[in-house]
Amino acid sequence: MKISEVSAKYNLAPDTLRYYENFGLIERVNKVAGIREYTAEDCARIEFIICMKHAGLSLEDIKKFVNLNKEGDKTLADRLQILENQQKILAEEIKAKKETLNYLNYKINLYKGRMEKCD
Amino acid sequence: MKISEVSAKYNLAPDTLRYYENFGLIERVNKVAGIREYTAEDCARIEFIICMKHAGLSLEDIKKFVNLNKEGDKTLADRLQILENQQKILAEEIKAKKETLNYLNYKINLYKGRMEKCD
DNA sequence: TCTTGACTTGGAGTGGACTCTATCTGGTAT
DNA sequence: ATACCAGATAGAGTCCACTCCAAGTCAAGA
Repeated sequence: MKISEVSAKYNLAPDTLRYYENFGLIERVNKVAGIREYTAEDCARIEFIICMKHAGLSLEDIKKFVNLNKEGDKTLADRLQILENQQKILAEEIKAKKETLNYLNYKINLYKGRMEKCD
Repeated sequence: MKISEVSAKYNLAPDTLRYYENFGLIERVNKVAGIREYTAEDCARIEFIICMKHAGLSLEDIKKFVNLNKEGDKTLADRLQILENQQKILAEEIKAKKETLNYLNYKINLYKGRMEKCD
């Protein structure tokens, strides 16, 4: 598959695909006459990256994850650690946002009260 | 109060306080011999900014809010609009993060399953 | 033959909210 | 007198994840 096809398939800009490759998330893609030719394996890797992004990991963390993956089952614990760390971060973010939302609701009610008085 | 005192009181770097002033969130702070002297009113404004930041508003939106505030009660509806807009954004963010967390939990369970097999 | 269009590269630009740097000034302590 | 510190300024740098740009290559179609 050419970059434009992969781009369309996964809804990632060609620039983004090249960026991921440069960044080290994907192995160097094989080139035919200077043009990238994505294999099924390359696509699988891209799907994996999308999964991890979906889980909220930074590209840096995904890179770590990918490198650990290469080393096989003996790194399972390390990978689990990354995921659990992300789990903690997400849970905290949700908590903070909920508190903020409560605060905002409170403010909005105050405003609504004031507006009724002005009507 | 001098900038270092305000900085300590609100846990905002002096640079950040000057930045807010330049950005237009705070009125120009009065200077004595070239040095900022924060009044109680200035502090109240800073507290207000912290509140709004806590509510998740961007500095740009806080600036709008502050400017509307100056115009008095006739802008209540506009201010309410900003808050309700932010309420919507936050609610969506929480929803998205919850979905991500569910997905992550699922992944983590898969990993735990695999690790048991390897033990 | 010439144009078009997809692809290549390295490097620069984006946005939001700071944070840091270099250079300067003015007051206090030794 | 001198050193030091807190403060001032304008402007540059940081982070992340792209996104855009200029300049070049190459194959296919009119």
